[in-house]
Amino acid sequence: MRQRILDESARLFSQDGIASTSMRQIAKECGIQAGSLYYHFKSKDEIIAEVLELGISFVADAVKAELEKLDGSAGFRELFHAAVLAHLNAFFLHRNYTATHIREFKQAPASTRIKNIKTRDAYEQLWADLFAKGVSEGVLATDIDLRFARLLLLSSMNWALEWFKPKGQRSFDELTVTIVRIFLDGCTARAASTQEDSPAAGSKQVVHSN
Amino acid sequence: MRQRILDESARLFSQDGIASTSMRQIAKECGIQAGSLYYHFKSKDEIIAEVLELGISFVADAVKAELEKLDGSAGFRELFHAAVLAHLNAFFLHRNYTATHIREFKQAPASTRIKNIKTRDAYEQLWADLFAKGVSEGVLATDIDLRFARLLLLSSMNWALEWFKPKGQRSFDELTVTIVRIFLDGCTARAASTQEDSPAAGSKQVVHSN
DNA sequence: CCTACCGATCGGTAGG
DNA sequence: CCTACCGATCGGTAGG
Repeated sequence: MRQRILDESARLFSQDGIASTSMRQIAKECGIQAGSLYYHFKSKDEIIAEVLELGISFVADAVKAELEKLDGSAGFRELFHAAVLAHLNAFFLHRNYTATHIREFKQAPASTRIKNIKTRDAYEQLWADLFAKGVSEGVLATDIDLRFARLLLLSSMNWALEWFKPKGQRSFDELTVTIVRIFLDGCTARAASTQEDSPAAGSKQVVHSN
Repeated sequence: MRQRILDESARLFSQDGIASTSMRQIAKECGIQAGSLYYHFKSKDEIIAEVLELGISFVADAVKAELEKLDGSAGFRELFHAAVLAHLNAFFLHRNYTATHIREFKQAPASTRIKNIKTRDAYEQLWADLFAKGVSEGVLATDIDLRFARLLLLSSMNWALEWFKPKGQRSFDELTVTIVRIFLDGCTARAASTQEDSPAAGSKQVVHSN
């Protein structure tokens, strides 16, 4: 029942917002009485805190696992592609949790945010490390503010939940290809482009700009 | 007083969320009694609707005016740079309104959203037209899903309010240069790059990838 | 623009 | 996990 409460809460939070979701609504969706929620959780804030934490850790864990699976042999482009795909997949798989985290974090009670900050920072650091690898491999430009670049990338991936309607695994691959292409190579047309919309792994993508 | 009510509402909405902001808080910030708000507005929803509408129209009007000022002589790169800068400037100048629009739109009462949709669609169309111009000039690639590209660009600009701390006009110019650079040319290092972090106009930026 | 008030709903608790 | 309830606060209104 505890898991059920979290799932229904995440769904309602992402749909109506934390403040507009009452304990009575959560209870109703779970098929129990409002007072019974306090047998499983001390307070509404405790539910909020747990949903927020899962919203970031689902994604962070998935991306971390994917990178560790590839590390060693893989180059920056392959790792980058895999990280974007893993982020988007986990993001939409646990949509109710991640949407709550993205939309409601700033307005959540301060006490519930504290527990999240460590997880958030660690996840940002994972991307910072990846970008650093891109620089040391000579793939990423050094005359760009890579902190800006990192935040712009994460912003655009996270905000995708407002407009992206996934239709099967293929659509994730396509979105990933587009994001990787734009972020690394830009939208500008090139003479004699040999760009290919290749499969998920994407690591064989032709680098046509140097 | 009407304007004052809107300003304080936008500030509280963007800070705490619409649902967590009570009419009594708004009244207190305006230095009047709660009941007096209903002399100026029929309901809370009417305040919400007006704040949301201003949140999008401030930006749309600014970008539209900037493009019309330049149109005729200007090429795509110059227009694109000017549009991004105008968007960011207006976005942060009216931060309380735009942040409310971005963060709260989906959770606002359905009746308050209807009035916004036309303004939103028109603004999206403005960018779609600009991108079409980029294609017809041969600047933008045709093998990228430009709808994705457009939404990713707007996502990353809008989400900048979560992390970008403007420090004077110069910081807007820098962010604009970074966004334009990444979006058009990507983050990849190029052999013999001659990239310049040039001033606001930016239209003389060297295209070094073809 | 204020005073005084309405019914509804909120998060949470005692006792079982 | 339920019943019955608490004080606080909500959006909104009547009458001035």
